[in-house]
Amino acid sequence: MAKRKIQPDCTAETCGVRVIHLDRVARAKREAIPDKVLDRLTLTFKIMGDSTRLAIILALRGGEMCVCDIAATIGISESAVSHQLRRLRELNLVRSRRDGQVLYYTLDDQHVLDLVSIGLKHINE
Amino acid sequence: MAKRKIQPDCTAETCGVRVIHLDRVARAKREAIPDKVLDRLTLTFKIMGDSTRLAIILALRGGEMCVCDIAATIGISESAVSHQLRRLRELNLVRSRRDGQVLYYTLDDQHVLDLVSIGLKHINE
DNA sequence: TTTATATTTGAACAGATGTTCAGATATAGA
DNA sequence: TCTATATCTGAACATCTGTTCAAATATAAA
Repeated sequence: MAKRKIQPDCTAETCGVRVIHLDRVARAKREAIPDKVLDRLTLTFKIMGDSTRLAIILALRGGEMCVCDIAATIGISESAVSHQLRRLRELNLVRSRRDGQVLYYTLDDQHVLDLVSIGLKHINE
Repeated sequence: MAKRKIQPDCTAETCGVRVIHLDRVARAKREAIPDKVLDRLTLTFKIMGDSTRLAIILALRGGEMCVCDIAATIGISESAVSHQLRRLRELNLVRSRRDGQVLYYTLDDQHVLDLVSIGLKHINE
């Protein structure tokens, strides 16, 4: 992440970058979002952009499930599920609650469902 | 993609998969989306989950731009932009129109903007 | 305390991914 | 046709990523 190398004092005028529409470039730069926000947004989509993690998210649409249930549902090891759940948790895509030895995972908020349903709409065109 | 190895005739009953809530697993499997759809949805998020490509998408929020403008805006080579634009095009996230030698790229539809804005809402919590 | 269950963790390996570089197209104009 | 511009493409390389496996926690029950 934060891969792009931006040289703040290197504008189209000062160094040899080719530009056709200076105005559009200037506006796009002006309207750009902070790097930290871009990184976080990138990470959110990246974490959703893996078939195992997305399958976990989809499985949780119907309500909370424990690790071994999720593993059985999507057909991978519990260890692999646990590893991916951690990443989903880090991005606030899921959250967990403990009941005895069992940890129940749920989608963290409505936005996660929204992202999925808009994504589904987009590919149905 | 399509990484998960599913054995259709291997249910919790027939092979030794540990399951705590059989009913939840059964329901999740019943409500699962087709593999092809999951793969496409995964790919859509994966393509958006890269800082260069997401920066391109964000730059195009203000309207169409040509390759060199995009390159100048986000500060990477035109070749790299071109490579990433192709992937964005393959997923129908952007589309292009030619005017002479110049190719203008735009966001393909409203869903792309929606995904971005919901993603931004999600991280602002 | 000992045993069993549910989940997590770290290391390691194979496979995937983005950028760079050089060269190839495609269009416009002379 | 020849030259210039704008963009694309393929190969190569270094980096990143997900799974597996073995071992470590955490909780409950005996």
